[in-house]
Amino acid sequence: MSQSSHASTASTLHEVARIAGVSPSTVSRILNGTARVSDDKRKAVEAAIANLSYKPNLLAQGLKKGRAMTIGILTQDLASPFFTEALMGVEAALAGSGYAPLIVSGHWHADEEAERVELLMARRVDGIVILSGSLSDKQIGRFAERLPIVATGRRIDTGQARGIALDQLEGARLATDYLLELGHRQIAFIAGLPEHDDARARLAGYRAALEAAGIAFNPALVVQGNFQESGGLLAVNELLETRQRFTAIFCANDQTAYGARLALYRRGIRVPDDISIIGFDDLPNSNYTTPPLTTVRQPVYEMGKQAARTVLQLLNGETPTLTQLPLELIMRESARRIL
Amino acid sequence: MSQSSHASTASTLHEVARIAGVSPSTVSRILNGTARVSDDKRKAVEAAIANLSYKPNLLAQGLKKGRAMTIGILTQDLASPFFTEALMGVEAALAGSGYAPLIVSGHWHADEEAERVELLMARRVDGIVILSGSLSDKQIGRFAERLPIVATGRRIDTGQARGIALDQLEGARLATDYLLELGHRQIAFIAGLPEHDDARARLAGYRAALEAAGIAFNPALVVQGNFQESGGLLAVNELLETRQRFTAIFCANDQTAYGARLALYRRGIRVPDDISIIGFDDLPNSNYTTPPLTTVRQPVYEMGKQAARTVLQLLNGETPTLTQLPLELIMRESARRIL
DNA sequence: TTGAAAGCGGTACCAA
DNA sequence: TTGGTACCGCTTTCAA
Repeated sequence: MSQSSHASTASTLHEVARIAGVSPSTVSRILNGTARVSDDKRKAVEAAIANLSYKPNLLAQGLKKGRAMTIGILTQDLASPFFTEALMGVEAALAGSGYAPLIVSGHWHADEEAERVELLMARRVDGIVILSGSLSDKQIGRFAERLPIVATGRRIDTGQARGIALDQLEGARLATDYLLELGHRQIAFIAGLPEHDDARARLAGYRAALEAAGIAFNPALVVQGNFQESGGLLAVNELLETRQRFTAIFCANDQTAYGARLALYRRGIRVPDDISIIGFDDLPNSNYTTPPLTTVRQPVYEMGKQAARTVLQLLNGETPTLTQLPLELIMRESARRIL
Repeated sequence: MSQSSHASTASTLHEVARIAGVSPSTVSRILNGTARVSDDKRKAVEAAIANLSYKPNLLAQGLKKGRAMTIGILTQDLASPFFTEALMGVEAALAGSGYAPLIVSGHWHADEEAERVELLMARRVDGIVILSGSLSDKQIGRFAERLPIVATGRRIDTGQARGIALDQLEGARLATDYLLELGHRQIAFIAGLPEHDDARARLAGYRAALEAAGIAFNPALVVQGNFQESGGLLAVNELLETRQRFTAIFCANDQTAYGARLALYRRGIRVPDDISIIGFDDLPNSNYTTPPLTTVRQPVYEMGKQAARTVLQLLNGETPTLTQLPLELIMRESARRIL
């Protein structure tokens, strides 16, 4: 018995060649359809391939061709449904392209993100999709000197770098306008993390809508959240303690809304009868909260898909066709007309 | 101007050697700490590395060493919080090990799963973690002839294959016993997909607990779900239409429970005042449903972590230390004592 | 149509 | 301590 059990080593193109009685080049030609090969040799090679159940070593192929057939994906948090949905879009766009996604997470930390991108480049990915994060446009630009990069949540369009940004401000305006339309005048806002571009844009949208409606912005009505359920919960408690009057809450994202909703439930405050809630994102779960959450849908899946497709286009030397993806108000049951 | 903008090609170890005025081998030694190198040469090399911002080509390294430093992960559905949590565990276990995860999805389709595993092997991953799925133990065994594989949701322990199974039946018993303890006697069950081992085990646990309590199993009280919210919603409607009496619903998983909860909400049936609900999984969201969901916690994160750790151990020739992970009842607010 | 051989970017053995 | 060199598995000229 051997000292340790080792994996049976995979067969190589050379073995196939040897068994089929041809040269490696011939096998390669057959595999890639690079040139005409006589029928009998082809048969022999195919037989050898089948019986060794030979599979080309993609590593070797990648090394030789200088293309690893891999797209690096930098995400922030695997657990977040937001990123997950984007990932699904990426997966869909890559399906059948021959490219496989290599997913790494940066955990919202610029240093870690940069490190992860370096890792992706060390693995010689052919292109990179960056899903949000804290990297500066400058850093992305530098990375993009080496390979095509598409980043979401930014507006860049230099060399091999492209950005796909959704109009966050407009989305927040949509939500606020809707509440206004329902007759709400005192609308609280639970903000996202201020170091976050999107969070600031949403706050700005909220303010813009208020202003357009001629309603004075009341700073006491906006309280800090963290884009998580916990933040929403705490924020509502805080809001309630200040004894500010309000009839609706606009949450910077759906997760925040879930937390807010629970805080209200705990105090026996009914949604939407006593207070309306509106979210932002339209996570899959928002269909199944009680009540189902009225929210602003971000086309995250489509965004992921477009990002990946764009990287592929850049890789093929095509001119990418970026179309602006619209946000959309999803009216469900957590917001209602004020009486 | 050139015809198309190309990525600046990355620097190689040879260039570093040339610039530093040493041989490639010396550079390699310094990089890997394989042997002592004189201080001045080291300085020169380090300078060259810094100024070229040289990063080793992991593809080439992998090819040469026969180890790609990659662990393949076969998941089923990126969108499912269940798999996502397992993935987080895997990510945690791999962090700092030098191995990167290569994630592919099989979408619950045996053929696609097999194909994905082939892809992973073609990319010469060093080991594979299979998160549930429809592959047969036999197929996994065959794959495991080539490399170490750890699969969740199965009991296997042959050669380089290991299984990590959670005791689903016991978990279901926990849930049912708890409901019984609260005084419930008519307990409905919304089942998962019958082709799913876990689903069958949970049903069995429900029946076993009933039987142990001397309560006759009532087939009219178990209705088919699909492990999704939609199934839970439909199932409750169905249940209600049959006019069977029941005071509690045990859902085969949390997602089912979310759907069930919404169906109840729609009919104005209160949870837990009128009907108790208990789930299975303890997804992150279950903390924030209204009311927060009483459920059975599956240590999915730990499972993913253990799976990845085990692959690493197998890879290092160590003897893996598999410990049985316990399921646990999480009492929150969706189930209460019957009056 | 086919094979020989160089080379992708590293590693590691051997000799100096 | 250092350099030369064969080789990992595959692709791609170049000649035959």
